[in-house]
Amino acid sequence: MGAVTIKHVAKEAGVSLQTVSRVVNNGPNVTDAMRERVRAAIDKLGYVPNMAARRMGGSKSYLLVAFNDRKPTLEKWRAGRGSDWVAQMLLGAIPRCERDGYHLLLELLDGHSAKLHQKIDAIISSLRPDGVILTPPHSQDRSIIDQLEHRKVPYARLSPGEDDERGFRVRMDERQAAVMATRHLLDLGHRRIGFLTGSAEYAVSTERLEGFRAAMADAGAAIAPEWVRQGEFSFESGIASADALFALRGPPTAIIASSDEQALAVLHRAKDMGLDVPADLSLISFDDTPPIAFSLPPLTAIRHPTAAMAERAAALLIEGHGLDMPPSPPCTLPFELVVRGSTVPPRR
Amino acid sequence: MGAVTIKHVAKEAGVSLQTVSRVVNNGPNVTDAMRERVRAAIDKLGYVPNMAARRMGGSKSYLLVAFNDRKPTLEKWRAGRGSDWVAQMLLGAIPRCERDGYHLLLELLDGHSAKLHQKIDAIISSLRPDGVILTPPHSQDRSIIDQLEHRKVPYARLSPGEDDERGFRVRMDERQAAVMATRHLLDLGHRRIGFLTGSAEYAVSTERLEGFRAAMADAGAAIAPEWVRQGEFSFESGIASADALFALRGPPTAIIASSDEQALAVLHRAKDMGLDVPADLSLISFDDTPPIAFSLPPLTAIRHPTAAMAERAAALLIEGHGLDMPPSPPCTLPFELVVRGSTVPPRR
DNA sequence: CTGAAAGCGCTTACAG
DNA sequence: CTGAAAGCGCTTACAG
Repeated sequence: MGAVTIKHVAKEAGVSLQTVSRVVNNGPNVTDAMRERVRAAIDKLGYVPNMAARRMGGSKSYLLVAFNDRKPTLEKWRAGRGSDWVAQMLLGAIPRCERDGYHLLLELLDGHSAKLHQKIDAIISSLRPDGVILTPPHSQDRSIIDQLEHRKVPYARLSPGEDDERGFRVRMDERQAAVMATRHLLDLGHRRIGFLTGSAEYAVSTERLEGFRAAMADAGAAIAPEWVRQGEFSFESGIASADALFALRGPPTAIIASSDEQALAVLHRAKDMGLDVPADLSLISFDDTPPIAFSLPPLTAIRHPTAAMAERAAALLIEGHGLDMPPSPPCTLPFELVVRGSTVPPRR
Repeated sequence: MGAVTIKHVAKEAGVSLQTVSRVVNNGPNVTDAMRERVRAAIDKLGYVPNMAARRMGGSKSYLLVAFNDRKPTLEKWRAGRGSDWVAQMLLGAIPRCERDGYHLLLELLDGHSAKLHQKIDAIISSLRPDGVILTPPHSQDRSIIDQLEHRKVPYARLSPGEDDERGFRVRMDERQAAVMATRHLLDLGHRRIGFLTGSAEYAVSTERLEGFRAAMADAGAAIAPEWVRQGEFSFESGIASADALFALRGPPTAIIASSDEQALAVLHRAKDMGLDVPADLSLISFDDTPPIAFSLPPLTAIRHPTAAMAERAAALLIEGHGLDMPPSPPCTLPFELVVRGSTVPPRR
C-alpha cells in the first residue's frame, strides 16, 4: 500500500508537516538547506500528495472539467464518421493540464434535459473543479454562464457567441474563414455558389453564413435565395441540401459546406448524380476532420484550430485569476484554408 | 457558493450526519419514514456529496483511470488520420461510468520512459482510483501488472497477452478474426495472400499472424516467406510493406493488413502503381476505423469491438470485487467481418 | 434503527 | 524562517 503521507516525510526529514507542505507547494520562507532536506525525504519515500486531502485542506482540486454536448458526441463516436472534435480537444488540453499537474475530466451534458442545471450543479459540488471548459453549443448558453458565475467557477468558452462577453473566450474568426473560402471560389471564377448552413443553435453557423454573404456582396456577386440551404451539421442534412441544390434549374458550380459531414454527403450525392468533383462541382468544407483528407478527391477545407483552442482554454484556466479578471477580449486563434483537389475553375 | 454539506442536510431533516450518510449510500437499517425525510431534505437543499471528503472519509474515489500509450495516441490525434481508438474507448466507458456515478480519467503513459512506474505510482497515490483500465501495449506489461497488484489497485486489461492470467481480461479473438479474414479470401479463390504484421510489442500482432498461418495451412495453401511483412501499425510501415510486396516477381493477389493505416497505405501505393483495388488486388484491413468506410473503394475489414470492450472493462471494475477475485477466464467479445468493396475473386 | 466520536491527509491562518 | 492547532466534509467502527 502506498500509504506514504506527509507525516512520513516530516518524520523522515525531521521537520513539521507544515514545512513539508511549504516545500511541496513551493511556498515562500524556506531555507535552501531545509528545502533540500525535505526534497530528499520526498524522493526517498516517493511521496505524492493525496489530491482528495489536498482539496479538503482548502487548496485547488487540480481538476478541469470539459463539458461536451452529449448527443452529438455519442452519435458521432457511434457512427464512426471520424469527426474527431473531442480527440482534438483532448490533444490540446491534456498535455497542457499535465504540465501543471492538472487532470482533465470529460463530462457529457444533455442540453435538452430539464435536469441540465442540476447535473452541472452536481458536478461542481462533487468535483469542485478549478475550471470548466465550455464547448459549443453550451459555450453560448447564458443560463449555464449565469450558473457558473453564481457558483464562482472560472470557465473558458470555446467558440463563444458574439453577444455575451463574460468569461474567458477562445475562438477562431469563423466569419473571416467563410470570407476566405468564398473568395477562393470567386477567384477561381465561380459566381453561382451554394452554401449549406450549420445547425441554427450554433453561433458559428450564423457567422459563417454572414462571411459568405459579405464576400459575395464585396465581389458584386448576387446570391439567389435558393442557393442558401438552412440545415444541420449532419451527413443526412448534407444529403437533403445536396439534392435540393442539384434539382435547381441553374445549379451552383460550387458549394461551401459548413461541416465535413455535409461535404462528404454532397460528394456522395454528386457521385450518384454522375457529377464529377471537381470538374462539374467545386466543394469546400469546414473543420477538416480526417475523412476529408482521405476522400477522393481530397477536399479543400477550412481547418479548425480545435486543439490550439483547447490548449489555450486550459492555459487560461490554469494561469488565470478566474472570475476576478475583468472581461478580457476574446482570444482569436488562426485558422487555415487547406487547398486540396476539390476546387477548380468552373466549366464555363 | 454551493456550500451545502451533510451538516445542512442533517439539520434540515433533524437527524445526525450519520443517518444522512446512510441514506446517501443506501446503507441498511434506516426506516422508510426516516429515509423519506432525509431524501426530502437532500432534494430541497440540492445536496451532493463532496467527492474529496468522501474519499477522505474512507470510501471509494468513484474514479476510474484509463491508461493509454502516450506517443501513438498523441501522434494519431496530431496526424488526424482518424484512428478513433480512444474515442471508441470513451464511448464505451464513459456512459457505463456515469451510470454508477463514476468518472473516467484518461491518462497518457510513456511506455519508453524510465519514469513509467514512478508516474503510475504518482497517479495512484494522488488520485486513488478505484480501478485502472489498461490498453495495449501496457495491458501486456508484466511490470505494470506487478505494480498494480502490489498497490492493490483493481485493473482490467484490454487485449491482454496470452501468457499472463492476472486481472480482469477483456479481449476479442484476434486469431479467429485473422482466420475469418483469410478464409474470406480463400473462399474467393485467392491463394497468394500477403500479410502485414502489426507492431511486435503488441500481442495482437502475433495472434493475427498465427490465425493467418493456421487458416492457410488448413486450406493447404502454402505461404511464401516473402509474403509476410514484419512491420508496424503505421501508415509509413504500410507503404514500405506494400512496396516490398509489389516488387515481388509473383506478387500476392490479396493482402491482409493488420491496421487500417497500413491498409490505407497499401491502397495509396496500389493506385500509384496503377493497380486497381479490388480488380488487381483484394484488400482486408483490421480495426475498421472511420476512414476505411469512406475510402474508395470502401474496405472490407474486421471490426474491432473497442467500445464494447471498454464498457465491459468499466463494468468489471465497478461491479467487481477487484483483487479478491480469483483469476477469471478472459471475457471475449464478438468481432465482425464487414465485407465491403475491396475483396473480389482474383483475376485468374 | 439511530447517534456521538475519531480520523482520513492535507492546508490555512496564527504563533513564535 | 519554522511549528502547533484547527478544520475541511465525509465515513467507518463503536455505542446504545
